[in-house]
Amino acid sequence: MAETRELTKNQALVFGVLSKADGPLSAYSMLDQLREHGFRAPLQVYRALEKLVEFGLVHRLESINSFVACTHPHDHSHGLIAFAICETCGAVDEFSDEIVEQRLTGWSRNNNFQLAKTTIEMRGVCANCSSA
Amino acid sequence: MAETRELTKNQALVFGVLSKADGPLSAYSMLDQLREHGFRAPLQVYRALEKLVEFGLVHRLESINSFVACTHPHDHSHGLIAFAICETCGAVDEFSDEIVEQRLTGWSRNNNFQLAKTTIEMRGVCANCSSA
DNA sequence: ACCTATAATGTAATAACATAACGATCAGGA
DNA sequence: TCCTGATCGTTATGTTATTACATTATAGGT
Ligand SMILES: [Zn+2]
Ligand SMILES: [Zn+2]
Ligand SMILES: [Zn+2]
Ligand SMILES: [Zn+2]
Repeated sequence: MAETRELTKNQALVFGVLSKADGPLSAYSMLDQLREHGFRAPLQVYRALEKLVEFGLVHRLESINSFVACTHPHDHSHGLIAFAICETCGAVDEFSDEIVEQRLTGWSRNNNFQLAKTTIEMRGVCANCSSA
Repeated sequence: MAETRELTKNQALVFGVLSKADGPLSAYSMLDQLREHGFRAPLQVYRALEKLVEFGLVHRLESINSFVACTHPHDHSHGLIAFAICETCGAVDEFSDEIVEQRLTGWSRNNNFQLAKTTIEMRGVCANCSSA
C-alpha cells in the first residue's frame, strides 16, 4: 500500500536530516543542522517529528531521547517493533517478533490492560563493533 | 536470597519516598518531598537513585522519565522485566516473561548483538481505570 | 472571489530532566 | 594514624520538551 504522503516543508527538512544520518539524532542536534535552513526554535523540530512519528516514518527511541528514520520505509504498517541500539556506534537495528507481540498482548488480555503502545529497546554492542 | 543491604541516609530517604508512593515519581518530585529533610539539589536524588537502581530496589521507567520501587522486594535477582504503565492513574505492573526473554536473547545471539540491558514498557489503561 | 475551518508555522519564554566540576566529609583497613 | 574509596553538599550548567500566543498557509464549500 505504501501510500505516498505529502510532507510539509519543515517535515521534509527534518525527515531529510534524519534519513541522511547513520543513526539516531536528538531533536536539538537536528535543530542545529537546520539552522542554516531557517530553523530557529526547538518547536519547529518537535512539531515535525510529531507528525513523522504519526506517519510511521520516524521512531522515537525512549531510552536515549532520540529519533531515528524507519528502516522499513515501504511498510509503515508495522505492529510491535523492537530496537537493538549499539551503545558504541549508535547503529539501530529495527525488527519485529510475532511471538513477543503475542506474549505481551496475551498478558494484557489476561490482566485487562488496554494496551496502547509498547516500547522494546535493547542496548548493547552491535556485531560490527564487537568484532572490531 | 534477599541479601539485606545497608542504605545510606540519602538512599534510605529516597527509597522511603518511592516506597510510600502508589506509583512512579520523577526525580524532581522526590526532591520536592525531601526538601523538608534537608535536600537542596537534584544530584542528591539522582545519586541515591543510581545506587538504588544498581541494588535492584528501584527501576527506572524510560518512557516516562520516572522511577518506581520494585514490587518484588524479596527477589532482586530478576532478569528481564516488563512494565505495564497505566496512563490514567499511573499504576505500574511489573512482570517477567520467560518466552519474551528467550526471543530477545535469541535475536541477539543470531545477530551477534551483545545485549547489555533491555527495556520493555507497555502503556495503556489498567483494569481498575477501564472498569470505572 | 469570498468565507471559513483546519493545519502548519514563527517566536519567545519557560518547564522538566540530568550531569559536570569541585571540594568536604565519612568509614574502614593497612 | 594514614591512606583510600565512597558518599555528600553546593553551584553551575547542559540537555530535552512544552506552553502560550500570534500569524500564515491550505483546502472546501458557497
Ligand atoms: Zn519502522
Ligand atoms: Zn556498533
Ligand atoms: Zn523489580
Ligand atoms: Zn489505572
